[in-house]
Amino acid sequence: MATTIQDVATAAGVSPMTVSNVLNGRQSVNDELRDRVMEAIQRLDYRVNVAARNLRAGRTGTIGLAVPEIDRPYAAQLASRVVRAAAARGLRVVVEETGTSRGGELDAIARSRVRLYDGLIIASVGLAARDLVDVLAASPVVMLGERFSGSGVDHIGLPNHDGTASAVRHLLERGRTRIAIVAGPPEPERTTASDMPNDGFELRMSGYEHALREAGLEPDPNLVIVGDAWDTETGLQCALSMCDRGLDFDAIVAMTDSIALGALRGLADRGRRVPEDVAVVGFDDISESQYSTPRLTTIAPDHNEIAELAMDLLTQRIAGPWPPTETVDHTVGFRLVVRESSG
Amino acid sequence: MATTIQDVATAAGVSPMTVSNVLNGRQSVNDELRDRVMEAIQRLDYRVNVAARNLRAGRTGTIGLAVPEIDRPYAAQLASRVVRAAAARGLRVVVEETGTSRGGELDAIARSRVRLYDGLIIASVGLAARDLVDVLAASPVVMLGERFSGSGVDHIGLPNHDGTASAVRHLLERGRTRIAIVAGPPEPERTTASDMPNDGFELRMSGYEHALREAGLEPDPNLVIVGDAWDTETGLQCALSMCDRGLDFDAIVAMTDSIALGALRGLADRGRRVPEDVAVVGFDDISESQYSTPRLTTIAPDHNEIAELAMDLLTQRIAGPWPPTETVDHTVGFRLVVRESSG
DNA sequence: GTGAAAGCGCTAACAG
DNA sequence: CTGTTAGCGCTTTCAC
Repeated sequence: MATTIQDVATAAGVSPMTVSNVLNGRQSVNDELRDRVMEAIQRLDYRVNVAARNLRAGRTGTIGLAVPEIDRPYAAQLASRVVRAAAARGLRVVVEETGTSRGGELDAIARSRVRLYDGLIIASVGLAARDLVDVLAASPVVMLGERFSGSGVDHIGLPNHDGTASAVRHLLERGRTRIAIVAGPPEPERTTASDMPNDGFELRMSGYEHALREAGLEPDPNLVIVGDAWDTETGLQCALSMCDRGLDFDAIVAMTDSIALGALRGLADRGRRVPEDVAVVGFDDISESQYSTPRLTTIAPDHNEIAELAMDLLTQRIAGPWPPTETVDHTVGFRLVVRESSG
Repeated sequence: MATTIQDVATAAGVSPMTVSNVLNGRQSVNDELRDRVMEAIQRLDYRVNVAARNLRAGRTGTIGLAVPEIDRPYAAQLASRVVRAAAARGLRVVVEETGTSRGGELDAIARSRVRLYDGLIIASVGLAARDLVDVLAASPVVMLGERFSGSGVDHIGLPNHDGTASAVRHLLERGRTRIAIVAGPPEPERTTASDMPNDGFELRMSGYEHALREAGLEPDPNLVIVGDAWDTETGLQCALSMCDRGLDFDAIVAMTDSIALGALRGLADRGRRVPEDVAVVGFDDISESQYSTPRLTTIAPDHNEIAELAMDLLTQRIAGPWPPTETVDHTVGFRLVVRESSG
């Protein structure tokens, strides 16, 4: 059996309370007693039982991070930043994979409701409006992604519209006019009844169209390529198909860097030179984009801002009332990082 | 205040024990009572308090996974597999970043000792022999990586020696003779006093030398390039420096895919064609290697075997006595995946 | 400055 | 089949 605070107390000839006080440095304890306690702790190799402390405190010291798939570079790099931001606040992070499904996301929320986590950061792609009630009934939640912008829950968004618009303007400045956009599948269900775009897909698409029209160009539906996933393979397949169909294009805006990297590969397979024949711009600035051949021009959202703000918000919500009386809806900043792929 | 099992019991007019039995389906409960209990659970929106259950059970249902840096592709892909393997067994995974340091690894072990985790999977690069006592004093641990092969703790290793040897043989078959090897820094301290290589660096190096000698070639110290990290940037810098120094080489074996991808980038920067001028082989088969330009030939260890075996071992250790009476030391299999970078 | 009592929410063990 | 008792290990009262 593991040694308890009681064992230490007996060994040191004091009460459990005194040991507790020594451990937590709460009340000032007589020096001699403290020494006796410390000695006993050492000698018995005592370790606090965190489960018991948690039960008492009503908190777990753990937060959940729910991402679609942890092995995607974007998710992995987000997880890394969240783990660090949490560690800086004395919290641990359980990584949940939702498998890009509403069900997986609801499971994560359920685990949060079961007080497994003090709070949850969820990069949602599948939740719908009717799930909001579950979200708010759970322990504190901060939403990433775009589905819940302005829905009465704390939300940190990416510069979807402005980022893509910026990418398109950059390509137009470089003299490209036949600019295609490559994406994964749109999200299944709208979260609001309004006509305002409210997911990453639609927002990025609208930024693309906006920047074209602004330059006096009418978006060409043929230049909108929608694949069936959000991974590198999708980018590759889309690029191959664009070439093989004889589509006329001189630039690609990819909705994610992973798709862009696949597109680079596909273009190379078809002998198209980047950037001479086709310029390519991605979105995310995952670290791999610095090392591709050619190096990838991309929209770089402020990743640290995302992680830090999410953790700040979450710790605030954990400390305060839930549901919160007032929610935050913030869109992080971005930079256009010009590298080789756009000339 | 959240509703407790007691509240449910009162509402349903039964004892807490009956509620518990209903919840866990342990003992058969009278249908009518069960219905009343279920109804009360629904009505009060009752959720079990996992902290309390954990305290009672003496387990947390959570394991730790300690990796050097989660945002490296290799770690992210390992984490993904472990999270899935754990989920299949009803366990959650806390991801710990050790920051490639012995201190970070000891912290993870300390948290395991504090019963935060039922067990720990640790991809160690920094622990030394003197830390073994801490490892064994903690809750169940399975070690990945090479430092603790045959050290009285469960260990799953990569096919370091044979993998690299296989890479070299492949290059020799392709007619290459000036085969360089590019690596990050060796690990700081030996875990055993013996002369047997016992870390990834040394094992992969010995496989390289072995295959060369086997073919009647004497390893050339000039062809051993040791960078100062294990990331893509290192591979890039090493390749640049090899070219700039006028080193004579016609192939590179990189100790990891990340390094290989950086080397591809560096070679492109210096106008060396791959594979015509220089053939490149990596190690790990991270998914990015399928999409690089050129696509990367690599040694592909059986990643699923690693995750599944680690989880199997860990759950076994959690259920059984600790420290274990007999330990497992297993090296997973591998395949040579030939792609464009080696011709 | 220190200790005794009580209880966080749950469930094993036993009694009924 | 159901309820009572007791206690997991810790910490918040509130005496002393």
